[in-house]
Amino acid sequence: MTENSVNRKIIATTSNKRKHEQEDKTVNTLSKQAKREQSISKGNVVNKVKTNLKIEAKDEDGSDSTKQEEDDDVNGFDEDQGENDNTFKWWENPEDLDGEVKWETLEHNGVMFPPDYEPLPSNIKLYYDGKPVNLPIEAEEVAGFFGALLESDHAKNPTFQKNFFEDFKTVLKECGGCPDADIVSFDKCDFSKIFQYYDDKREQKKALPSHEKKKMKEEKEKTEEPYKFCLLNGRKEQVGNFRIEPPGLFRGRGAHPKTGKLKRRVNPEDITLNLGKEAKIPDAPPGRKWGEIKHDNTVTWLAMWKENIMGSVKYVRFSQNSSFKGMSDFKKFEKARELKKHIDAIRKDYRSKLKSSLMIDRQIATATYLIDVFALRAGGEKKDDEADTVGCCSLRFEHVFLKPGNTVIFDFLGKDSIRFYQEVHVDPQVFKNLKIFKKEPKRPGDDLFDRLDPSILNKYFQGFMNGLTAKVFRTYNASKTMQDQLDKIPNEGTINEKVVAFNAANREVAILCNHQRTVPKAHQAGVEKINEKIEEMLWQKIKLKRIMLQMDKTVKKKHKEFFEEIEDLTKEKEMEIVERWCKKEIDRIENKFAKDSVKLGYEEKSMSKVDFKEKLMKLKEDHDKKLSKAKELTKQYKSEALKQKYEEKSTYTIEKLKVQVEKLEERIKNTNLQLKDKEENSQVSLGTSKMNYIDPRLTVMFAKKFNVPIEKLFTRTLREKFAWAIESADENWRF
DNA sequence: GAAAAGACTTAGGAGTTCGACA
DNA sequence: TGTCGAACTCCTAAGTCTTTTC
Repeated sequence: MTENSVNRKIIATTSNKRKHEQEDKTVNTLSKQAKREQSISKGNVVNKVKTNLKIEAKDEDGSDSTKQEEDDDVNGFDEDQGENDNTFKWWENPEDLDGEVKWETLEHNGVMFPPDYEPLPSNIKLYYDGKPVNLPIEAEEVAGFFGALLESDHAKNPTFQKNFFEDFKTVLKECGGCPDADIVSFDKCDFSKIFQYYDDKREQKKALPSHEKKKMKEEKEKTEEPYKFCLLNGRKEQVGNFRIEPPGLFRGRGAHPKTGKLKRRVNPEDITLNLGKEAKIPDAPPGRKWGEIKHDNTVTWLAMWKENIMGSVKYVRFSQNSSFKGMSDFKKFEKARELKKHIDAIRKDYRSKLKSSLMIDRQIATATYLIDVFALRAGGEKKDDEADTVGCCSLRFEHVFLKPGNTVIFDFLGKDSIRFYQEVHVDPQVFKNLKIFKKEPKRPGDDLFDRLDPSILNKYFQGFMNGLTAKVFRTYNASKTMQDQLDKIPNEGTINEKVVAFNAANREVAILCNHQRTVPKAHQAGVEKINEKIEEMLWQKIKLKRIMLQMDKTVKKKHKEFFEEIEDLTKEKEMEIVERWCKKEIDRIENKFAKDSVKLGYEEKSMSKVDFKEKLMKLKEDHDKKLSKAKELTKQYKSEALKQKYEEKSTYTIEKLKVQVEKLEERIKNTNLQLKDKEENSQVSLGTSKMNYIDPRLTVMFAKKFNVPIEKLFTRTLREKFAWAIESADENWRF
């Protein structure tokens, strides 16, 4: 029996017992808040389907089953799937995972189209050569796409500008040209009025009162509801991207040659729907029709269209928490676990082949080493109209530098044009091989692995294990690294400390997989701000201790260590902190006043003049009061710092002050932890590995074993995506 | 057998919401 | 209670791998 089937059997035989135990376990792992979320989300699903998914399913005898469906919902939904629980627990019967046919019946309401273009007000125009011009509406829309992005990095990219302008001119030509000017030069176009218009709109939306925002959100949800769910084999499932992508400018990453090109509007005629043969075909928007209707039950998409930039196909699929995605994840991680049994043999084989007399074998062995040790991607061939990025098989001469001492520097752009830069020590034979692969007549621009492509490599892998491909190595090594890191964590400390330790393990995996993010623009400023905050908290703490001594000098003798740090804060440093604190406080008050004034300005039209005047007066009064209070405090703190004598409030007691000091100490500790996390995570993105590479059962195991609520480790979305793991792994589970 | 098409996963950034803190 | 930054979700580009076509 394979480990895989053992695992399945364990899941199946324990599932009933687990049903009864689940509630107790849930108490341990889910907080009240998370449970509330769960029940709300389940309730919503039932309600939404009851009221909105008005799909008329026909039974085999042709009768209308909609009523029965509704009755089922009312009665608690799908009783065969567990009492009061509408979740389809496919993981309790994971045998039916494979097979050509993916579903028996599939019903859905089609897709949701973006709103039609809303023309600009008549006073907002593109300026050409200094003069406002009237554009045909189709061209105005395209100019608007660019105008809205004017302040972004994209709009400053010459390729983006060039591609946009070419497509803009094409659209102009298609609709008869501009009546006021012959638009031929990008440099003569001034989009600033258009930018200002969209920017104001954004600001106005942001400044809307919260009840307005809530109302808008509710309306949006109402229109989306019919598309959010579908019926798969009679069961409700959530649809993922049911909103058709709106038109806009293509935002290719890195140096993409097509970045900035016009992404055209997708029409119903462009869309192919995939439904069950018996399912009702949803109505196309009035006066329109669908491109094609398919009944292909060997695939899992609900709709597709061809996009005009790269000519590739876009699909509407099931959401991440659907049974399809869950099963697929489960299979992926089981495949990676299967690799455990073969990895020793594979490593032995490729190590021996590193010295093979056949060039192809040497290249296969060396590439496998890089994929296994440095978690490189396979690296398929790219076309000229794509960004120049590489993976293992497509590495070129210039991406690999060899240094004495078997040291190799890899420097290339990987997926999404993310730089992979690593200086590493490699196996001496790998070093020799790389030297051979770079030997003359090869020169920059030439492939390092000139005999290889991913399909050759994957064929080699499949000789060891069915279904083994290059990407399985990444999943295997990521999850294996996580397991090893988690094994090192001692089961002690606070929940926060355990979470920090978990994140550190997660970070190791993210670094292995080279999951980066651009350092946020405000990162350095943020770090400085936190450091200032820590200084201010230390100042407050020392002040409190000094007050304690003012009140009772004898306490110092009893708690010598406790008071040691009060000497650390010099008069000069204290003055510096006080001045900074006071300046920030005054800035804060002034900023708030400015913001509130703008907000009131937006509301002016909706109130009487008297009301407006009254509100403005009140705002000014509040502001003046706060400002004078802040100025008084400034005076007080400065005088305290100068005299090194602090105001004692009548409510102070030694005990109360001690409690305040302890609270500050706790906050300083937490802020220091936060700073450490911020620094270490500034360039590393933990989410991608957590979502795609780390077997979620490892996280569940950690949560249960270390008594950390699962919602500290998985967001709501991840808890839904990995429901199967939360229910099937216990504290002893191992990858 | 190579290239193209098709179907799926993986990925970072933009936009939105949440929660800590003053 | 309001503000601001962090956390989270959404969006869609960019990969991998399989299947189909020529």
